[in-house]
Amino acid sequence: MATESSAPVHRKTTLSDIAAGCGVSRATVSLVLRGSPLVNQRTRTRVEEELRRQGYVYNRAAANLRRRTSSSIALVVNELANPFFAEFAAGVDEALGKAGFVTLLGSTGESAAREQAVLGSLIEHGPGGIILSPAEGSEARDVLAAVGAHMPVVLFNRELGGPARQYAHWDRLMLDNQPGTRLATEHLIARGHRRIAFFGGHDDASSTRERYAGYAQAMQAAGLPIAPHWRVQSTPTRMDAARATPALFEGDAVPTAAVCYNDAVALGLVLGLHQRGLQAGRDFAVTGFDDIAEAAMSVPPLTTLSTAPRARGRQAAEILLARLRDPQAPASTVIAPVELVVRESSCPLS
Amino acid sequence: MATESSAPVHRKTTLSDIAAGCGVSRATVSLVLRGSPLVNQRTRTRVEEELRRQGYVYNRAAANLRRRTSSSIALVVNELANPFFAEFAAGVDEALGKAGFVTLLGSTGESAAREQAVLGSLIEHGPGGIILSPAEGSEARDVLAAVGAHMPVVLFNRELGGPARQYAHWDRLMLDNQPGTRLATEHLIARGHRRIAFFGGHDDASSTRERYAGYAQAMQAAGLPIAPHWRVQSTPTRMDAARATPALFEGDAVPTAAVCYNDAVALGLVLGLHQRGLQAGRDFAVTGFDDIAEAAMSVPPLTTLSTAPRARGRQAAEILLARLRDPQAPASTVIAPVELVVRESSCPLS
DNA sequence: TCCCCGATTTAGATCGATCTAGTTCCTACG
DNA sequence: CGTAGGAACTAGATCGATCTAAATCGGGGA
Repeated sequence: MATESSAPVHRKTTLSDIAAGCGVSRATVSLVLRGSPLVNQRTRTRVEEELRRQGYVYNRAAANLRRRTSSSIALVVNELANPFFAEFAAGVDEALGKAGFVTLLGSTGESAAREQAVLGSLIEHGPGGIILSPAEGSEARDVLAAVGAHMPVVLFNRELGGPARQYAHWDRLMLDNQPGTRLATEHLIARGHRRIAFFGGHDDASSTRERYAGYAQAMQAAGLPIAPHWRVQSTPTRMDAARATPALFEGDAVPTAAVCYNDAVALGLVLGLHQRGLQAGRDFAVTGFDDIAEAAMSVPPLTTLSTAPRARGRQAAEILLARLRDPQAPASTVIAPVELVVRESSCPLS
Repeated sequence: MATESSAPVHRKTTLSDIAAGCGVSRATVSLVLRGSPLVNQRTRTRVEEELRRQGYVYNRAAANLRRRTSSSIALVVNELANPFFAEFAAGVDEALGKAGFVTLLGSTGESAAREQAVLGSLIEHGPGGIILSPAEGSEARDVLAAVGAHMPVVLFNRELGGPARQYAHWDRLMLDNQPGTRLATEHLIARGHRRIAFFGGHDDASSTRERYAGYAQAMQAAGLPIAPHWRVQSTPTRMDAARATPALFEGDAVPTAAVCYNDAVALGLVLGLHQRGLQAGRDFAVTGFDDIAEAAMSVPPLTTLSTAPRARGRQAAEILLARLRDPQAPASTVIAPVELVVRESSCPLS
């Protein structure tokens, strides 16, 4: 509620100061500020000079209050330290800034509870809309309760838990997960691999389930069986993926390749393999998902599915801006295509 | 000025709605919201029920207007896609969120002109203060003009151009640059290297000059000469560093090791070496600066100077919050220590 | 009975902008 | 000369909260 702290603000010059300073009314100054054609050219220049002289700074909050509008958008991501989300955020901020909006940042750390708290706090600042990449296990009902039924929302990357119709009016920007991993799996099969694992991520996120489905589909289409221990789960971070690597080698049918949940996981696997004396791209084939900047630069360069996270960020912002322009438009679902980028990590079976 | 776009906001329930809904005055509801001890327990519970019933959302902007306070802080970084800044931003947001502030994001892309525009736009949203990591070539005079003399500012990572006394009242959080690279250089010397380069960064950033100075100091102390072509400049990104790598090998006294401006540059150098058939950590020693998450995970793991960017973010936020609590306190300069983390990339001279 | 007191509650002004509904001042025209 | 019409400007209400100053109420003491 109203219990949070806040900072005192130095007395700033206001519309009234300007008005008094050059002998016109507040209303006139306001018209000048907004470039209205109703003011006389001579008055306009007089006011503009005074604005400069007094170093006037527009108070957007006051204007928004009166106009019942907002000039900010809340961006809630799982973890800014993940390059995929960092690039996404950079794209969002770029597009929003261009449109005159400012980005309110929030970060959930993949916790649904923190997501609730963060949403609650951001909402009080009155954003015009929200771009949300849901935390694992985030429920539609809770998010809906936190943001209200009328807040424009763009869901990115994942669906929420719970009945879909509750939030069917929200726009969504999803990645082409299933066809993506299918493509990657087919690529590995074409390179001669038969025992292929699916590595990383947790099955309670919709994106993980979809990516697994694409993998399973390709395996089935090729008539290849999937051994149970070829599905290794992990938190989608490099660290945890490196830690989980040994699980791949515990059964007898040892895989020769792995389709990974994302690039962070793939890079962790590269490291985990290295620790076992295996070199990714020579002894073991690896594919990722996202094509973060690092993927092209790592050793070996990573075969992955390009999602162009920065472009996705811009796109999410555009979708939200379009929604603000036309609140009545039917909800859109955009599925961003992904593209297989073949680099050295997906070596042929030797 | 007032020319930017904005979004319509759905009619929300206000203090007055609550007051009308349970037969008390607006003032009483306001007191309840802020947990004042002045209201009777029975009225309090009645009001709280009504708040819940109507799904009331506190309008912080309106409160801030009346109270002349702010509950947001602007964070302006060079490039969110750089993991160093992404982690820094995550730390800032974490600490600010804990204190009940929200983060307004801005990104300059290392351009002083964009920095001006971004600051201008953020300022209009009335942040209580600014955390600024200046773009290369950013001038004190311009920043001062954009944010005004009374805005609390924390400078991070770099100094501004122009006379220091103009902005002597701002707090600063700097890294211990010179001792850091000195340490790294001494480490390489101890491992037997004599021909050591300083790689990456542009000399017009204060942080670059300081890091170079630390390197030069260590070289001189060891009685080692520095060949001119051992100083290779580049944009502090991986891509550009990889591109600049060949310049190291153009003279006759080819270096056997390099102290890099930061981790991004170091990882770029690792890649550049790889493209020449050289393996960092075996054929050529490399050190970085920052210790981004990737440094421990790369191949080879990177010897670097740990700056704990996330902790630095939290710290920058704390410094700003302290300033807001006591605007009269003398300006502080905090120099965060850095620590040499030895990993495999800084191999002994073979 | 009257006044004072503490505990509660509230009317109305206020923050800095915008918006509505005018007003003022010209010039032109019947 | 009266007035219609347009250009330029403005008084005052308003957005949703907070704050000040004062009102209300019930009980206790003189």
